[in-house]
Amino acid sequence: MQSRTSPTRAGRPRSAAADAAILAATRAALVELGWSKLTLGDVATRAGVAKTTLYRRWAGKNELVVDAVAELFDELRLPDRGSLAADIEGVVLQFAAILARPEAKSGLMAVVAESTRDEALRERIRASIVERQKRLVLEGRARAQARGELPLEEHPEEASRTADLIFDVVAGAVVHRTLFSAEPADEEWVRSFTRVLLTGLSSSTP
Amino acid sequence: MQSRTSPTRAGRPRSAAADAAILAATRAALVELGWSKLTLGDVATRAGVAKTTLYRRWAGKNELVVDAVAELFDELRLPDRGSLAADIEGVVLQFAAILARPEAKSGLMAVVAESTRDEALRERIRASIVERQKRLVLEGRARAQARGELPLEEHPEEASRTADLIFDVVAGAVVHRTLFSAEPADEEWVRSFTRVLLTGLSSSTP
DNA sequence: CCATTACGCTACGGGTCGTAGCGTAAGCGT
DNA sequence: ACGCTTACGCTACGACCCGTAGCGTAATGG
Repeated sequence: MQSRTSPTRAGRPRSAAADAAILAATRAALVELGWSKLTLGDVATRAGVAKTTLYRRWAGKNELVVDAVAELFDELRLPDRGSLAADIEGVVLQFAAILARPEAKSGLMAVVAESTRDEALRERIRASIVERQKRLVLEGRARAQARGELPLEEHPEEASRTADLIFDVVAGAVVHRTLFSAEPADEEWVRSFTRVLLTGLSSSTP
Repeated sequence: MQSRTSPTRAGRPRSAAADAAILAATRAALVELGWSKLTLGDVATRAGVAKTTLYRRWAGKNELVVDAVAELFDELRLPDRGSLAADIEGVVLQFAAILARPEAKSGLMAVVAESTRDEALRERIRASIVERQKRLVLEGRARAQARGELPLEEHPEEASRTADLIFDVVAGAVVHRTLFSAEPADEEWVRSFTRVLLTGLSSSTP
């Protein structure tokens, strides 16, 4: 008596190759058409599957694009460059490089916009993108604390809040720079940003 | 021989009341329907004008929503609370309050997403929202320098770059907190954020 | 009063949506 | 090997929205 979501169900299994083809086709369509002109019929054609197959796996455009974009951010790695400042610069540059890609820009912003009116979608984004990359902050902090570059927190609850804050500041700054100000988050900018993040505005000299 | 965009042209003038009604109707529709389900026909009905009138003034949904949302951010004021930290907290809380409104969330993010594939739209956003509110950073910095809380910059070019950076950090953090992390930018969060912004991560104790 | 521009209204072809229905393909258990 | 079950491809469909054309009417300025 296996539940209906049992690991091995009866019947023909879903094609894993189709999943990959659909997500890749979605990203390609995002590059060429952008969010608003992207149609599920077009994605299905690009992926070589029927439109109905697509609807059997995803509830709609929103969910599909979340999954397609989430894969992009899994490339992120925290490099060990010897100092907290250098580590931050490294990971921020990677994040900026991903956000510079057109499929990431248009896709991510659009689904976030939709998520403001769709609780389930918001949770999907949080789980598969935001929360998933928060690991980088935790890793970086632990490494810096081991080096003695950051003070050790005694209260784990406050440590968690601080990590969330850092994530919002770092990711938010890159997003705003790239999309709102529409200027590249290049090495020079990242250096300036890292300096402000570590030493604050009140610090005197460059 | 007046140019065709002369201050007083011949013929019936456009109704200013219609403009206001349309923008208000757009915001109301954003609240009730969100971006994706918002239709121009519906906005026209709400505003009590014909759909064709709407198309005579705006090229499409994108431009309309930019103008409707831009008005929201004109409420922002920089309060004089006596210290840089308090000034920042005050303006960030105002910004957070605006971003908490559903019409701001869904509208702003959606047009930013579209702007990644539309140069003219990007410029419209930059001019009527981003660049327009950068005044707050310049005002705050000048005030803080007068108080001696911030060092005076000698090179105006670098001062400009720093102002842009601050704007990206502040606005980006609030946007990310509100929309990506989907948690409120309340007073406690704003205090923590301001402390990090002013003193940096390396500073020891709260 | 006349030229000019804005407005309201109706109607239209074109496109996308999301689903239903059906025949076929691919694994699983006996 | 055979049936059971589920996935897939294909077609067709009503519903909806888009953006525009056309026309008669309303409101200004000279």
